Amino acid sequence: MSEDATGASAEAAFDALGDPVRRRIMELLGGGERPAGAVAEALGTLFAGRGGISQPAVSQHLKVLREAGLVTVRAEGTRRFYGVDADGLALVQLWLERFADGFAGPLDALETELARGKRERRLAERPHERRRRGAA
Amino acid sequence: MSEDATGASAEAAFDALGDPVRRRIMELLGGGERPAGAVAEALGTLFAGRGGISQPAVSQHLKVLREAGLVTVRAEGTRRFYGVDADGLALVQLWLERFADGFAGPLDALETELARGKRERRLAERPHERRRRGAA
DNA sequence: TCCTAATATAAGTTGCTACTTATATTAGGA
DNA sequence: TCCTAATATAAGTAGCAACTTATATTAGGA
Repeated sequence: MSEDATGASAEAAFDALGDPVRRRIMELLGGGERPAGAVAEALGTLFAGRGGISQPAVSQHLKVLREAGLVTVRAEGTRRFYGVDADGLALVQLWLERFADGFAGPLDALETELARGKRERRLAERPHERRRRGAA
Repeated sequence: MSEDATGASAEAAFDALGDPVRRRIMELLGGGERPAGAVAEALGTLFAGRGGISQPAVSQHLKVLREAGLVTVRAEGTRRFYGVDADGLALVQLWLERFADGFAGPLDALETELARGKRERRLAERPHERRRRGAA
């Protein structure tokens, strides 16, 4: 399957981008890296009309985007800076390009290439992972 | 508002593409125009594992795709031929291109990854090179 | 060491949406 | 005209996913 350990795939990316709140998050991060708290605050005002949005809700959205490979995280002190992950967006772009001309069929091989590169990178530098007691 | 009379917008397009069944429909139609019945039949077998899918269900999905501007319809007798609407896909492309500013765009990222993957593989195939495999 | 700030997770609720079956519509053939 | 084929719509249901509040985790400062 064209998927790496993060679960990144065109499927996951489209599923994640299917939610309007998450699209707003992506647009925010498109303006540059931001700590989770800033994202939550921005969305709070942005969606003030619809009753606002809580910090946990935003945290959960960020998790979905993370697992879809659409954003990156960088820990700095107690803050976590989120940014756009071009790799995830590339998977979407790739899916769209299949419609450009004759439609060549599944491009699983290419998606595998993306996943591979990402895996290698993760092994090199792992961004501060939260661990639960007794977790291996 | 960047919206035409059909209600087409990047928002509607992403919402529509957020569903895996609809993505399969798009991929099918990418192979060329098909009457609704053929789409329903193809999906029936494709999702046979998950209990199949009914004709009304497919008809409803086609409606969503239509309203999102992602497919076109052409009536011929009692049949309705559905095809990919490039305009709807263009709206998605457009949204993605907003992220191309500042850092390397999706396409550049992809090409970088492809190059990297090939390099990694070359190294892996060298008999004397020791590489750790699949630590995940 | 205790307190606070920043974020993530747990657990439970609810509304939306993708489904179902049943029926309406429409075109063409006998 | 009546019948059938192809598709769309109606109406109702069930499951999931996006929310909520409450709490846990972790880093850093006083």
